[in-house]
Amino acid sequence: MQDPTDTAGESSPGLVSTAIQAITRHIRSEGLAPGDPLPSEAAMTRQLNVSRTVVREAFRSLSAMRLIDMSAGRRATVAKLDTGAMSMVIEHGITTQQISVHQVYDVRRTIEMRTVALAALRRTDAEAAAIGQSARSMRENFLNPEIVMEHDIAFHEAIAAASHNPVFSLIVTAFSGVTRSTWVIGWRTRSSNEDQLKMIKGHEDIAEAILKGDPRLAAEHMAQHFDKSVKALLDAGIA
Amino acid sequence: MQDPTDTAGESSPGLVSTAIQAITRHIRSEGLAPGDPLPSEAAMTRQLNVSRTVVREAFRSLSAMRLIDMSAGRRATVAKLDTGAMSMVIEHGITTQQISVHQVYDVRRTIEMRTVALAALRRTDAEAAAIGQSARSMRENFLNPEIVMEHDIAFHEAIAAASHNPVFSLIVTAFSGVTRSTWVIGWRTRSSNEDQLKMIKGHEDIAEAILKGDPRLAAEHMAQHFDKSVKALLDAGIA
DNA sequence: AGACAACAACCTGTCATACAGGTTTTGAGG
DNA sequence: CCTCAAAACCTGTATGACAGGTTGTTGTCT
Repeated sequence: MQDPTDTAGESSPGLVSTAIQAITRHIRSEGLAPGDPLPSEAAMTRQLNVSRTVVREAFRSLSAMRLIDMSAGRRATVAKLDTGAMSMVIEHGITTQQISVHQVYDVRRTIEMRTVALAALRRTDAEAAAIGQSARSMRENFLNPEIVMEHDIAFHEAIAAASHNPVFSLIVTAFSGVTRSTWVIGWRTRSSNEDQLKMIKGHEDIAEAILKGDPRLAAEHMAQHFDKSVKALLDAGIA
Repeated sequence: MQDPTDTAGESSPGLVSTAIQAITRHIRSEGLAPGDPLPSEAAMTRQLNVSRTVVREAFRSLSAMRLIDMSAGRRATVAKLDTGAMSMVIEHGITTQQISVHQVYDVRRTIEMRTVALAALRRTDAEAAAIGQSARSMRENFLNPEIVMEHDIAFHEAIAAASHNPVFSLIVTAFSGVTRSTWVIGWRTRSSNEDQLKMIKGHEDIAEAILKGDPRLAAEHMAQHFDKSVKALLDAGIA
C-alpha cells in the first residue's frame, strides 16, 4: 500500500485528483441516480490502493461541491442538483473583485428575461400561484426590508423554477447570495415609500403577465424591473 | 486540542465546513487578491483549534472548487476565477440525468444571444481577429471533426471573452464540456459536406457581424446557428 | 564585496493508527 | 413473526511520522 504508481497511470496531478475522477467515473459508469449510495471509503481505499486520507479528501471535495451528500455513519450518496458550488464561485469572484455586482446583474437580466418568458408559457397553475403569492407577500411586508428581500429572491427563484429548466434555476439561485448582499442598498436609494411601492408593483405586473400566459408582456415588465434595479445600484455608486 | 466546542459556536454541521467558512472569511476580511498567499495549514490548525486533518480537508475542498491553488511545498494562494467547479456541477447534472443536453443548449442560446451582441459592441480589434481566426480555422480543417470542434468551442469562448463580462465567460466555458461530448453527434447528422460547410459559414457570418460592430445582425446569425444546432441534436434523438 | 553552494526551516502530500459516535445488520429470545 | 439488543460497519476527528518540494540564510570561496 505504499507504491501509488503501481495501479493505473497518471500520478502527476496528485492522488486526490485521481480519486475524485475515479468516484465521478464510478457514478457515471454505474449510472447512479440521486440518492444512490457510493462505495464506502474503505472500499475505495482498497480499490485505488491509496490511504484513507486520500480517499477522504476526494469524498470531502465532492461533498463541498455538493455533488455527493455525506453524513456520519451512512455511506455517501449521489446528490441532487444543488447550487452550492456555483454560489461559492460567484461569491469568490465578487470578494476578490474579479467580477462586479453590475456584471452579475447584467447576466441576471439576460437570463431572467428568458426565464420569465418561459414561465409565462410553461407555468403550472400552482407555480403561477406561488409567484403571485411572493409578490403579494412583498407588498404586505413592505415596511420590513429584510422580509421584502427574501420574498423578492423567492419570487425570482420561483419564476426560474416555472421555466422548467433546472439549469436556469441553478444559475438564478447561484446569484441569490450576491442579491442578498446588495439588495438593501438598492432599496434605500428608493427614498420614498412611493418609489418602493412602485417597485413592488413591478413585481405584481410580472406575476400577472405570467398568470395570463403572455411571455412578451412578462419579458417587458422584467426588463423594466431590471433597468430600474440597475439604475438604483448605479445611483448608490455600486460598480 | 480535543475540545472543538471551546472556540466559536456552531459545531453541528461539522468542523470542516466551519474551517471552509473561516478560510473564505479570511480571504474577504484581508481583502486578498488572486495570487496572494493564505495562512499555512499549521497556522490555521492553531487558529481554529482543530486537527490538521480538518484544516486539510477544508483547503482541499476549496482547491477542488478552484477557489484556491495548492502545490507541494508552497502555501496555498487565492485562485483566479475558474470554471472548474461549474463544469463539474453541470456535468454531474447531465450524467445523473437531472438535466438534459437540450436544456443546456437552451441556456447557451439565451446567453450567447447576449454575449454575441455585447461582443459586437465592445470587442477590441484583437478579439475580433481571434474570433475570425477561429471561424477560419474551422473551414481549413473541416475534414477533421475533432479539430473543427475545438475551434468551434474556442470560437464561442472568444465571443464570451469579448463581451467583457467574466460571468458570461464563466458560464459559457462551463458548458464546453457538455459540448465536447455531444458535438460530434450534431456534426454527423449534417450528412453532406455541403451541410457541414453551411454550418461553418454560419460561424463566419457571426464573426463578420462582430467585426462590423452590428449587434443586431450578430444576434440574428447566432440565433440561426443555435436553431440549426438544436435541430441537428433533435434529429439525432438527443433529448 | 559579491557570487554561489550547502543547509536549515518550513510547507504540503501521503500513510498508518486509533478511537468516538452514528447507522445498519443480525440474530437470539419471546 | 416480532422485538430488541449486540455486533459489524461506517464516517468524523486526532495524532504522529516521514518524504519531498520551496525558500531564505549562512558561510565559504573567489
